[in-house]
Amino acid sequence: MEKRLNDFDVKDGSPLTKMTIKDVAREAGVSTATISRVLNNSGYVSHDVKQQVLAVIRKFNYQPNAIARSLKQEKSRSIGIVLPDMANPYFMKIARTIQHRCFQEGYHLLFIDTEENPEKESEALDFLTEKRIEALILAGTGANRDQIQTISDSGIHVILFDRRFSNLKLDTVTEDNFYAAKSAVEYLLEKKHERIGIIHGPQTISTARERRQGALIGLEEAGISLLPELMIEGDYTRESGIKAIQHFSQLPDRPTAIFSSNNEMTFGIYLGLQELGIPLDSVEVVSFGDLEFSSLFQHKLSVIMQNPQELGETIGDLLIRRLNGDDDAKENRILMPRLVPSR
Amino acid sequence: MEKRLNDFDVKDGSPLTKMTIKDVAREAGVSTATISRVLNNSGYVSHDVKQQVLAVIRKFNYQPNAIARSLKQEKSRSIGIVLPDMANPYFMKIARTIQHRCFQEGYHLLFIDTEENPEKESEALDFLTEKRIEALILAGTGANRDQIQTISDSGIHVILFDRRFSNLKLDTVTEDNFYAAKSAVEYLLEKKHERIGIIHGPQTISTARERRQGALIGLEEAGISLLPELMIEGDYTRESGIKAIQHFSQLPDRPTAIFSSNNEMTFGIYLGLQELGIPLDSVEVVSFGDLEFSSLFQHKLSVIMQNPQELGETIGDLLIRRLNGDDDAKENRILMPRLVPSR
DNA sequence: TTGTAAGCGTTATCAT
DNA sequence: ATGATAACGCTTACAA
Repeated sequence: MEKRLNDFDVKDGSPLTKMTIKDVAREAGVSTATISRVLNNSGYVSHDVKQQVLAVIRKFNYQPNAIARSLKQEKSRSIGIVLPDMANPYFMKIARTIQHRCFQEGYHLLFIDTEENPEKESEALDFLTEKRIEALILAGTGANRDQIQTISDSGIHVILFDRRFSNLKLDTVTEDNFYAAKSAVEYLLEKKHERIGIIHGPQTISTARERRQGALIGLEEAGISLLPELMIEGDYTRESGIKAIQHFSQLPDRPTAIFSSNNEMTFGIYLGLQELGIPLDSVEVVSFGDLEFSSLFQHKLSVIMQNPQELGETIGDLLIRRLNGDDDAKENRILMPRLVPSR
Repeated sequence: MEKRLNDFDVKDGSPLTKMTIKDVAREAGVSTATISRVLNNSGYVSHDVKQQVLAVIRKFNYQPNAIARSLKQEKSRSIGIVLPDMANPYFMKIARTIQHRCFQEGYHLLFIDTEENPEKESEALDFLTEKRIEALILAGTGANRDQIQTISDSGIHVILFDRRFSNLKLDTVTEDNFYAAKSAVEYLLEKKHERIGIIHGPQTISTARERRQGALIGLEEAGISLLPELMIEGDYTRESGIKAIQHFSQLPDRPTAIFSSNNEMTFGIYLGLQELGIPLDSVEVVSFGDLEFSSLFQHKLSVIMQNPQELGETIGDLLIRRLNGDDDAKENRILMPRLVPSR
């Protein structure tokens, strides 16, 4: 069972077989401890020996095995990030910013896309804890509350973003959905709209609840009583925006303005109008979320611009602080989106 | 140095301290080997013992340490995916599909966003090989050719997607950029355009080269000689689309149609037109890439629809085959995008 | 059917 | 300043 340790393709420094620290030690004529010291710049090692070791490392293109390192140090240097849609630019702009920060700091991200599916989310969380992630960044489906709290209790840093749980003592970074939605409705009221349609999202998701609530309070404070037929629940998808428009268009008295709880549904609104042959600017829309194309529109579309970049930076900062041992009370950062009126 | 092994918070099955297989073994009154057998459904283990072990596992909420497992089995079960922009829906639609497939098969993805930066890409590759990824999925910057070949030679499965290297014996999954670009130009010629502007991308990137070449050959075969002032090199960003329009608009004889090599630049085209107060439909455009909003346009915008979903599935299939030991010749899959004419 | 123990590639403690 | 060696938490011959 003698393993041949000397089995490397030496020419031009590219091993076809993975080398270990033992091999490097033997080649350099020193012990593995010394190699480790050189690798980690730790402890004492004489200049000459260090150069010699570095030469061997370069010659054989040796790369330390991060898995072994993780096991020994009991640090995976990996972060789990779980979100509902990996193709959604809003989430991915956030994720991108976090990824850059993590990479700088020597961490890597394990991504999981739950597709808003709670069971998949639960599986994902198990999967990630087995990988011994050091932190979890989560935009959740709204389910798996206990599982998430347990993860936090077990010492893994948890940061909820975009969506949160009420009464859970966890770090959260979100946007002020309630206030932004309320302002949006007030904006429409200022423009003298009286029949305002509301398309809100799935009430399992905190953002959808908060936005709905904000819109309702906005109306209420203006003394306007909400007509049930003007409020419709979608599921944050394009299709549900189309359906909402089909519904509104059949009303004897159509809304002159619409508040939409997210960008996908707003896209659906316009697709629906187009399908029905209704002019796109026959209704004034205020929508949550960045619609990239909105700047090209002539339509009366106002947008509640969220700020994924800032969200990402805030999460990144908090994350790194937590990983570096900051053990202060859980934080609750709430960023303020801004309304960009139609032109 | 006696380590206390029995230090778990037993109530309601949520340990605050990570349990190891040894602890489970002790609790269940069996050896670690037996636990391992239960965990992996391998070897023999009697029904009763198995139930007993499973009970302990559930009771303490034991989760095996995937890192230790990886080290022992010399299998990381991780896949590196490196791409130029994590917020680009085209790439992320591909990535999402791959992620789903990998998760099903028990692999996880390590994402790195290079921002088209070759040095960052190179660092990323080192980082990932230290993590002992079993495969690398790469949409490259065009640089680091040797490093990538070395990775492949070292036994890590490499799949290039979207962008490729000529003369490198690696699996690739791409789209037929040349042919699609050629067809696009032919489409414009059929519509009797004679002055066709071309905005192409950075020639370090294979897709940009192929698209440029396709467009040129399209013109050439129609006997049209290209005017230098009608061809401009962008860098695949929105800004470079704006610049291109500024350039074209200053020409005494403006192009009546434009071929654009990617969607971001096309977005820039429209932003540029808008800035200059030129009607958006004063020029006919054919663009590579999915512009989500294009269906809402009245403008004469035709789109070469790429198929990220199919790309993702193709990559996923190939990946899993490779991971399962398929060692056949490297493959070169080329998918065909389709032209969706303006309405 | 079960247990013992070596070993995966590191790091870190303790000698020297 | 350097080396031996015992872990880290698992899997897997091999023994029993």
